Amino acid sequence: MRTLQPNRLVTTLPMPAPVHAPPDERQAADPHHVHEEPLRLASSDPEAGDPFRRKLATYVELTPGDIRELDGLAASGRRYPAQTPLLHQADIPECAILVLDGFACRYKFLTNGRRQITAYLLPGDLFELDLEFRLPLDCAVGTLTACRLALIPRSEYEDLIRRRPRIARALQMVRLTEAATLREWITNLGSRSGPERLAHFLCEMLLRLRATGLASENQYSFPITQADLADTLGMSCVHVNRVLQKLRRDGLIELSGRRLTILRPDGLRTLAEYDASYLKPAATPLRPSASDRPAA
Amino acid sequence: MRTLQPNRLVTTLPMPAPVHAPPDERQAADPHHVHEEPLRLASSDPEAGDPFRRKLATYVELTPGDIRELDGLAASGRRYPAQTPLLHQADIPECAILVLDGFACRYKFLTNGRRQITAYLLPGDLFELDLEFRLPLDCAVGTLTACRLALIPRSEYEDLIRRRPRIARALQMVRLTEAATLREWITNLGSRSGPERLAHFLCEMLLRLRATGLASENQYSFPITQADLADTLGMSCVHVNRVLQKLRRDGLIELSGRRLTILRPDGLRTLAEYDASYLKPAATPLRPSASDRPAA
DNA sequence: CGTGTCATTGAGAATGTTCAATAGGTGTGG
DNA sequence: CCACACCTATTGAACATTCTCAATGACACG
Repeated sequence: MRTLQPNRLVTTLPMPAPVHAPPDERQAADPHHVHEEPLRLASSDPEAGDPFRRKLATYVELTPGDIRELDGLAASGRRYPAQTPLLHQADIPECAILVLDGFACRYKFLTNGRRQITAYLLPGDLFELDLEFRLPLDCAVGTLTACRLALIPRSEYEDLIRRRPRIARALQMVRLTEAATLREWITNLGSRSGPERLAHFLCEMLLRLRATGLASENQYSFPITQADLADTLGMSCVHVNRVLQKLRRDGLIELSGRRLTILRPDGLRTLAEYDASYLKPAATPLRPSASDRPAA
Repeated sequence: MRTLQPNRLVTTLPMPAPVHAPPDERQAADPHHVHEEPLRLASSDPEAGDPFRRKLATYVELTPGDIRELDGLAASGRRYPAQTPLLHQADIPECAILVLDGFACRYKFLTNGRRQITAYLLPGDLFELDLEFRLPLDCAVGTLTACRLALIPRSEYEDLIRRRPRIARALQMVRLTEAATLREWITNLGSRSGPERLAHFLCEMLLRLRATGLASENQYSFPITQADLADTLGMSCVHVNRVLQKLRRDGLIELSGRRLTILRPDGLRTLAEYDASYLKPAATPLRPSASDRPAA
């Protein structure tokens, strides 16, 4: 039996009401947590303007009109404290969620109290998948750290997709990358030992954060709790702690003050057998053309 | 360290040349294995006509024209022996693969010799995902048992999608279901003990096979090797064996002669905490209408 | 300075792996 | 029909990994 000691979140996350629409109260409700974290992330890199635009631009060549629309989305961000549930399992979401700042995630609870995180939503990531089909969610969505999020109503989102073929195409490729990432996680959880697993996760985070300018060469802000890491990697948080120490002892990483430095990048990659190709599909970008309509 | 004893497949699978186009030689190359297995599966259920059509019909209402097209695809099946690699990791596939009979899978190898299966392709399942974007595959594809497969050239497949909006829509929902299944597997690998994990897998197989008429109420043909199960569930095959025995000892299942019987379905479901909602999205089927074009 | 959260440590127990051997079943060739 | 080869399933025993429980530090906040 694998009845892990219930982590902090087990009691925190499921209790508050889920957020279906932008809850203005939240901003006032829990102000102490909210003000530092996101700013720290954003200010850590001068280029971090709009991570979503940056990310899509790696897949397709965006037109000025596309960019204007994307910037419009990013303008409407709201702040949420850490560990806030946003959508519950089986909800039928009425809006897409764009992460502007901070870390969010998809997760599931089991009745034994265990939680499994199935995906990280980093700045520039969009939660939207089943929107068009109005399917009940197969997992919950919530913040890990304090976040700035843009909630995009369904109609507005669908409209965007219709008007902006390039963006729609980029989002399809994002979906493919996400599916590939899920398979990579399955491999990680099923076939790698504790240290390898953690190393793999840290490598993935580095590359994903770098793609939006939120990580420098070998360093990034890492505000993830060991308990969250445990729920990510399928281990107890005691074991996460020990594995972290092993990586430190081996001189692979340094982790202090919510900041991770990878000291020996290829050492870590080798340990993890990390092959990043699943993250960067050899995109065949569409070139801007006359058929592109101007912004509405 | 998790350097499992290399299963049989480690040496078998990577060696033969990958199959990019229908290899007629295969049919003659290994005839002994090929002739029984698929027939046994097919004949086990009178309604098993075209599992692909059956599956899509659970998502949308198909028109007679749609059905004719789908039946056309299924007609062109070819046989492949068990444990045949079809596509290698990093390949850019030139055809979709429709499973008509037998079990295939997606998998990855690690350099330590371990293999992780990331998805099962059962009769009625289609491998196609990255086709449109011509991305290198993030994992390999191969048969587990002897299979009958239809290889659909890229152009023909894209044509089908264009001409058949209902089919295209159904396939999008299939993709959503597949993504949900990946997340479920992550949860399974990360958060469940051996017996729970296996139980969950067996429950999923039951429902998926039932959806295409290949399982009766609580029984199905189960031609999977314990070594394959090990690569699926992230455990050693010795442990798979012991966990299987435990489920048998607890009177939950009976497994003999490649046939699995679930003796206490709710016992198994409870153990696995199995919630099948990820497999059956509350579809909103399109009704056939005048806008539907007749078959070409 | 008390409270709460997160990180760290120790020690015993459970789960899962490895290695190695044995058993069962099936098809092949004589 | 039997002996053999091969593949799969099963078993035992030693070992490794990981978990649980419980206690202790470290640090931030009011």
